[in-house]
Amino acid sequence: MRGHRSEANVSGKLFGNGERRRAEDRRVRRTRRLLREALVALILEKGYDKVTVQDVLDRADLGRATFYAHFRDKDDLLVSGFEELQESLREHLARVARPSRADVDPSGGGIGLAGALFDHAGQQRRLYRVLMGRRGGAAVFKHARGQFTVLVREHLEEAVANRQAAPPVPLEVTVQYVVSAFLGLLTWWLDSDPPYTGEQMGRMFEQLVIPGVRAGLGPRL
Amino acid sequence: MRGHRSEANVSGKLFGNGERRRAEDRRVRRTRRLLREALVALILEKGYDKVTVQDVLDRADLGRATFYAHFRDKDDLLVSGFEELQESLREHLARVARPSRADVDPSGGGIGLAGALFDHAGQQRRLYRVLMGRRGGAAVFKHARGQFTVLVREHLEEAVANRQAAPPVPLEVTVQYVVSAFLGLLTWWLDSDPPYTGEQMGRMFEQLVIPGVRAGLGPRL
DNA sequence: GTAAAAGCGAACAGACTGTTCGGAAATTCT
DNA sequence: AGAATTTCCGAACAGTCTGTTCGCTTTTAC
Repeated sequence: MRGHRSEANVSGKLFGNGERRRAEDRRVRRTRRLLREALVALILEKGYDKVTVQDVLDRADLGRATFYAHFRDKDDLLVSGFEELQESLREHLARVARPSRADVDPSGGGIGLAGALFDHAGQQRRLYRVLMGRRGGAAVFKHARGQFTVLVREHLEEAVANRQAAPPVPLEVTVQYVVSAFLGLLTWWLDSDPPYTGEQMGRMFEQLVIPGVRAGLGPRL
Repeated sequence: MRGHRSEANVSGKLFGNGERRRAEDRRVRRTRRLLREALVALILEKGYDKVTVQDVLDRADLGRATFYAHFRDKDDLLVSGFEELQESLREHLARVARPSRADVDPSGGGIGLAGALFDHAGQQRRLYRVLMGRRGGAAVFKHARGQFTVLVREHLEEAVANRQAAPPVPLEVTVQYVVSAFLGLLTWWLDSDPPYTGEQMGRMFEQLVIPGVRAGLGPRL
C-alpha cells in the first residue's frame, strides 16, 4: 500500500528474480481490475461526470481507503485504463498498418493508419467509447488528442520536408484540421453506432480528408 | 423571484403595454449581469470545471439565495450567456454572410459562412473562448455542436437534393466531417491565439474542407 | 406613497472528497 | 507449514459544495 501508480515500475527493465515482468500481489491486480471494470460500467451508464468515487466503491464493493491506496482520484483511475489501451494499440498498429505516411499517400499494402485506428476502436469498442466518446472524461480525451496531434504533425512535417515554397495553408492549421476531422468521425462512430465497419470508416475518412490535406500542403514536388 | 429562466418570455411576441421587449426590473438585470460577468472571468482564470457556484457568488458579491432565484445551476447560467451570443450571431450573419450554400459554393459576393463565423468569434473572442474553448463547459459546447450540425446538414441536403445516384460517402458522415473540422479549427484558434484574422481562418477552412466535401457528395450534376 | 418584487444572510440536510487509524485477512517467501 | 509482509477493511473525520428554506430589509414600479 505504498504509493500510487506513478511510482510503479520504476525499476524499468531490471527485475529481482528470474520471472520477467513480475506479477504483483494478486490482491492488487484484483482490486485494480474491479475498480476499472466498475468505472467503465458506470461511465457507460451515467457518463463520466456523474460517476462519483463513491459509486465506483459501491459497485466494486471495496473499501474507501483501498481506492485511495491505488489511485489519486477518479481521473487517475481512468488514465490507467487508457495506458493499457495504448499498449494494445501499439501492437495492433505494428501488425496491420502500412509503414508510414499512410494517411497522405494511401497506396501501400496494408490499410491506412486511419483505417487501422478505426479497426482497433471497433475491436475495443466498449473501452474506446468510455475513453473517447461523449460520455467519457474530457481529461483523457484531451490527453489522447494531444498524443494524436503529435503523431499527425510528425507525418505531415515529413511530407513537406524538402519543399522550397511555403504551403498555402500553415502546417499547424492542417494538422489541427486532420486531427479534428479524425477524432470527430471517430467519436461520432463510437457514440451513434452506425452500420459501418472500421475499415469502411477509414476509407471514408481518407476520401474526405486527403483532398484537403493535398490542398493544404500545396503542389507535390 | 418567481421562477427560472425557462419561464421567462413565455408570452412570445405579445407584450403588455406599448413598449416592445419590455425591460425587466433593474435589479434583475443587474444581478444577472453580475453573475454572468463573474462566471466568465472565473472560467478564463480556472476553467469551467473548477469554478463553483460559491466562487461565482463571492466574485459577484451576491447572496446564495439570489443565485438560485435566477438560475437552476452553473450550467444554466452559462447557457444564458450562450443564448445572448446566439442572438448576436444571427444578426452578424444576416449582415455579412452570403445568402446560402456559401460553404459549398464559395463564389458569391460576401464572405463565406465559415468566414463569417470566424469573424464573429474574433469580435467576441472573450465570450467565445468561454463558451467554445477548452476551458469552457462541455455542456454548452455539445449544445452548440448540435445546433451547428443541424445547420450544416440542411446546407448539404440542399446541395444533393436533386441527384439520382447516392453520394460516395453517406451524407451524415460528411456532415460530421464538416462540423468536426470547423469546430476543431475554431477552438484551436480561440485557445492558442495564432496571428490569423477570422477572415483568414475562414479562407483556410474552405481550402481544406471544401475539396473533401466535393469528394464526399460526389460529382456535381 | 404603497404594494409588489427582489435581495439578503443565515442556517440546514445531504452528498462527496480525501485522509487517518488499528485490527483482520490474504499472500508471498523460505 | 510458518513467519513476515503486504494489503484490505471499515469506521470515523474535517472540509467543501450544493440546493433549499425562511423571515426580514431594500429597491423598484406604478
